[in-house]
Amino acid sequence: MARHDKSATPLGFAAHDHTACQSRALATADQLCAARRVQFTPVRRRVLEILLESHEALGAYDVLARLNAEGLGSKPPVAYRALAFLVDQGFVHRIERLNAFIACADPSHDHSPAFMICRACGTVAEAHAQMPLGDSAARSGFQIEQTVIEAEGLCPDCQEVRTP
Amino acid sequence: MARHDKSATPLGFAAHDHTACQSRALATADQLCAARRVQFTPVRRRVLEILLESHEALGAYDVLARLNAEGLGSKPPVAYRALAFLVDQGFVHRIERLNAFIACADPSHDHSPAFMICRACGTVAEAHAQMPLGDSAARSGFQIEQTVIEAEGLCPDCQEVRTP
DNA sequence: ATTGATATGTTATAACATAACAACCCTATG
DNA sequence: CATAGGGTTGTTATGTTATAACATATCAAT
Repeated sequence: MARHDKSATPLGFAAHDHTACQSRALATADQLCAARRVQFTPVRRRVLEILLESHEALGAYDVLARLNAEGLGSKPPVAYRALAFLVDQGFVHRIERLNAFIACADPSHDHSPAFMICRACGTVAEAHAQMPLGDSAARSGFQIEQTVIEAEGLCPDCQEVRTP
Repeated sequence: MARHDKSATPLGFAAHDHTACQSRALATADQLCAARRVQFTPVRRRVLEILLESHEALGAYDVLARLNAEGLGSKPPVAYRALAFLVDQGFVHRIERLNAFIACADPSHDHSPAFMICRACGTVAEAHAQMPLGDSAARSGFQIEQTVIEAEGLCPDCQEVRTP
């Protein structure tokens, strides 16, 4: 459980208006759910809000603990189902490396995301990446459906401190 | 010293002399362990042999079951420690997407691997990839230490089965 | 023979994830 | 109205992946 309320948390590792960042994402989710005729229920909305609080990835059980504290559900399937819905709708991404979830930086476009994960502070920034395996895939005839791209390292802030 | 008789097709999706593939990998591991003065113990060697049997990724508990059947250890830490050693030495890669492990296609060079995972047959091919986040990282000042690149899709063989 | 380094064995538990079924809440239609 | 069906949530139980912590073994060097 990570209580983190700092606005120094960057989007692309840059300071930004996080409140705007949150409300924009929520509004987009509202619109998209309406357009797609899927239900943006209280549990689902709350899970997205929780993930939007910071740019760190949260584990399903972290999310569940928050839901539980608010009386919205206490058993793993509740959290996993909401997360699965949000991932399906493209509002949340799963970070394989961390077995954790993070709110999408831009749910309005369908995209194949890439991430930079700071191993010191846990911040995860979403980025755009080239298809790194296009060549190999083309040569071998492999048909790519989805590519996980997750870089791990140190964000600008954390490089300043010595971290062995 | 590059004894690469490599076709354009990544190992794993192409027919090849797998016996040679295995013994080459084992011989390389032997040499590197000797050179590095680390112990290539029976458990470690056997785990590598097990992973070398196919180009599919095995979970730690799959490996453990094999070890157990051969009287080489029955508790999770035995498998996880051997796997950690092999990963450290670069003889084995972890596939994050699958929470599983696969023998390295070419342990003789230090490399940052990328993978193509067939969702139908489970074959995993190792490939070379460009640094897909170099631009984003440079712009944001993120210092990349390691990048996970894992494409999922259909290998050439498994595409043929589809008849729509 | 003792020490120290390295590896393995074992217990216990943490952390992540899902199958299966019951209950609830709409709303569309008879 | 009622009631049937779809979608969502609640709950139980369990499956899967991973590690902390401590005990034992092995062996080389003092």
